[in-house]
Amino acid sequence: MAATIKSVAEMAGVSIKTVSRVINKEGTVKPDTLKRVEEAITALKYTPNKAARDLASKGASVLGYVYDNPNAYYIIDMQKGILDVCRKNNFELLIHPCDASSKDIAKELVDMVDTAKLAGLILSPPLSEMPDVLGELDDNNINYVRILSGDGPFDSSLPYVLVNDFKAAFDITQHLIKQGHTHIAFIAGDEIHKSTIERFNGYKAALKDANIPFDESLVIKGTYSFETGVKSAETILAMASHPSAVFACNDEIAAGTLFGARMKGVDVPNDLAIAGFENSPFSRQTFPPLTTASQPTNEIAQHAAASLIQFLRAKKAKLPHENLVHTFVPELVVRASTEKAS
Amino acid sequence: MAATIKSVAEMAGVSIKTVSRVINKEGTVKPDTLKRVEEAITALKYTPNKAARDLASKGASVLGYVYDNPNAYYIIDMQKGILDVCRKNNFELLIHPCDASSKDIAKELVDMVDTAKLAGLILSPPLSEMPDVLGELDDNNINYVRILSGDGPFDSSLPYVLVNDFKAAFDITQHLIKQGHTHIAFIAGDEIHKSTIERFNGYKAALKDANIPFDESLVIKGTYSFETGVKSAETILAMASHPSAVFACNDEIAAGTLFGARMKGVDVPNDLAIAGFENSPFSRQTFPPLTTASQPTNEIAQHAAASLIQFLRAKKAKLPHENLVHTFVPELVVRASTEKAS
DNA sequence: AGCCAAAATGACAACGCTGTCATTTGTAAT
DNA sequence: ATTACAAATGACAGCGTTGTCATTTTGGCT
Repeated sequence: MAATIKSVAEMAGVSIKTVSRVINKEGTVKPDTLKRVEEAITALKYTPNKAARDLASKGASVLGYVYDNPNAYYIIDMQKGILDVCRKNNFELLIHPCDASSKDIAKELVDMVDTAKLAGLILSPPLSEMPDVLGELDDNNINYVRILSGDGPFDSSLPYVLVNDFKAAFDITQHLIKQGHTHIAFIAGDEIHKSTIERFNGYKAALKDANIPFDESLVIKGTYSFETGVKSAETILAMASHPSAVFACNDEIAAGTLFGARMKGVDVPNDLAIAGFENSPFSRQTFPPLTTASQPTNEIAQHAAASLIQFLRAKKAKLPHENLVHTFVPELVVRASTEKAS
Repeated sequence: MAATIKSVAEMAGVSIKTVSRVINKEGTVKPDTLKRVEEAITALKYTPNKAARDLASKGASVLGYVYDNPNAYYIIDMQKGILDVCRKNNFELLIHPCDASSKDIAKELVDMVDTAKLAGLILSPPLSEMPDVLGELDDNNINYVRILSGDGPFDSSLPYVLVNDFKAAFDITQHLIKQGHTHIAFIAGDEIHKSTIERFNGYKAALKDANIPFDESLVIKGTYSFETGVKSAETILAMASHPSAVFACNDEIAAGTLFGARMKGVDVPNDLAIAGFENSPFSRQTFPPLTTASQPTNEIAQHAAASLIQFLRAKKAKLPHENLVHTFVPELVVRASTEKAS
C-alpha cells in the first residue's frame, strides 16, 4: 500500500541505495538524480519506515523525558521545548512521569531504556540530582542530560544544563531588602531538590551582603506545595513580631502563603510582602500578583535536548565531545506582592 | 552486544520461532520448553527489539495524543491516564501539542500519523470537534478516539468518550439559584469548544427550570482565559444593577473574574458569587476557593485510550467492533466563592 | 503395536531500510 | 586519445523479528 524506498527507486530509475542517500542527505548525489528522486518521493508521498530504519541502523532515535514534578506548567513547557528540538533532529520523544521516591526508580528507568531502546534520557530535578539513580544509569551505560541547580562548569563526560538558583534567590532577597525589609522569612521546598539549598544559600548571601544577621528562626522547612505556604503563613503570623516579608521557595508556596495571610486578614504587601520563584502562570493571577523569578523553561529544555543529541551524535561518530555548558539565570520579576510599603 | 531472539533460542535449545511464541504468549508451547525459554530470557536479560518487531509485523503500536489546550493540568492528567493504559497494553505514546487554529492542522496530523506510523490518535477538544480535521482524518483512513462534550450515544464507527457538560452546568447554575441568586451572569469560553455551548445550554436550562427569565445582556463572550475573566468582571460590575452571581465557563475565567472583582474592591462571595468549571488545582487555591465542577480527567483519558486500543485490536483481527460509549458527568464541588449570602 | 489427528516445533522468506564494498561514470592531466 | 583518480551509483548482505507453511512429536484410539 504505502510507498517504500523500492517503489521510489523504481520510479526514479535509480537504485534504492541512491534513494537512501537522498533521504539521508548524504550529499553525494548528482543534482540531476537528486531532483528525479525527490520528485518521485513527493509523487508517491513516500515517508521512510522508521522501524526499518531503526533496525538497519541499529538503534532508534528516541529520547526519554523523565520527571517527577508536580508543577504541570513546568512539565508542559519542558515537553514543548524538548519536542521542538526532537522534531528538528528527527528524534522522537517518550515521556515518562514517575515517582522519584519509589525505591525501584533506578531499575525502572534502566528497564525503560532497555525496552524502548532509548538513545538517551533527559532528567529534570529531583531525578537529575539523585546520586543513586545516576549511578545506576552510569553502570548501565545509559546516556543522559541533566538539568541541574547550580553554578559553574564541573567535571562530567555527560552533558548538563545549569540553572543558577543561587543568583536568582540572591536577587529576590536583595529586592526585598531594598524595599526596606530586614526581617525576611524563608520558606524552603523539598530538601531533595538542590534548588531548595541553592535558593536558601542565595537568600543567606543577600542578607550577609546587606549586613543583616541571619536568623535561623525565620527559616521554615516544607515542601514545594501550596499547603506548605498556608501552614507557613500561620507559623509566621503567629510569631511575636512577625517578619515583614517572606521569600517562598516557589510560587506554589508563595500562593499558599498569600492564601494563609488572607485567611488571617493580613494585608499583602503592606503587612507582609511575599515573593515566590518560578514565574508560574498563576503567579500573575493571584491577588496581588506575586513577585517571582522567571525561569526560561522552554529554552532550558531546548538546550538540554540539543546538547544530548549533540552528545549522542558525537558518540556515535566516535568523535570527542566537548560539553557546551550553559548556565541560565532566572530573572527577577517584580509585582505587587512586594510593592514598597508606603 | 545485547541479547537477541537468536541467542535466547540457542541457549534454550529451540528455534527462534518458539522463542517468538513465548514472548508473544501464543500459548502453543509445552510447559517444559516454555520454562527453558523463559529461563534463557531472564538469564540473558533479553528484551525484544521493537524496531524489528514493528517491521516484521507491519505497523507499530504507537498512539498519538494530539491537543491544543492551554490548561496544563488537564494535559498532564490526560497524558498520565493515557500512558497508564498504553503501558498496560504495550503501546507507546507520542504527544503532539499543536495549534488548532492553524489552517494546515489537518495536514499536519495526517503527516504525523504517516511519518510516525501511528496506530491511532486521541483527540481532545477543540480538535475533536472540528469537522474539517475529522474529515481529513477519515479521508486518510486514520483511526482516532474523540473526547467530546455532549450527551447520549450517536452514530459513529469510531470510538468516542462523552463529557456531559450540559448536566454539570445545569447543576452549577441550579446551585447558584438555590443560594438565592436570580441575576446570574454567564461568561462564555471559546465558541470553538463545544463545551462552551453545552455549558451555556445547561445554564439556560437551569434558569428555565427555576422560571427565571433568560437575560441576553448577562451573557458575556470570551475565551477560556484569565484575561476574559478580568475583563468580564469589569463589564459586570459596571452594569447598572450588577448580577449577584457569575457562572464562568471554566476556572481560569472564574479566577480572572475573582481577580477583577478584587481589583474593584468587591467582596466575593457576598457582593458577587463566582463559580467556575473544571476543578483545576488552582480553583482550591484562590481566595476564596472556587465553586466548580470536577471532571475525572484521568479516567476520561484512560477510557479513551482503552477504547481506541480495543477498537484497533478488533479492526486488526477483522472482528466487528462495538463501541462502549461512556458518558462522564462532572460533579459539582461547592466552595466558598458561592457561599450563601447571609 | 499401529494409526491418525492434533499439538508442538522448526525452516525460511519476508519486512524496508542502511552499511560495505564493488562497479561505473566523469574529469583533469598527460 | 589515454591514464589516473575521484565522484557517483549500484548490488547485496545484514538488522531482529513475525508469518506461513512444512515437519516432527504426542497422545488417544483401535
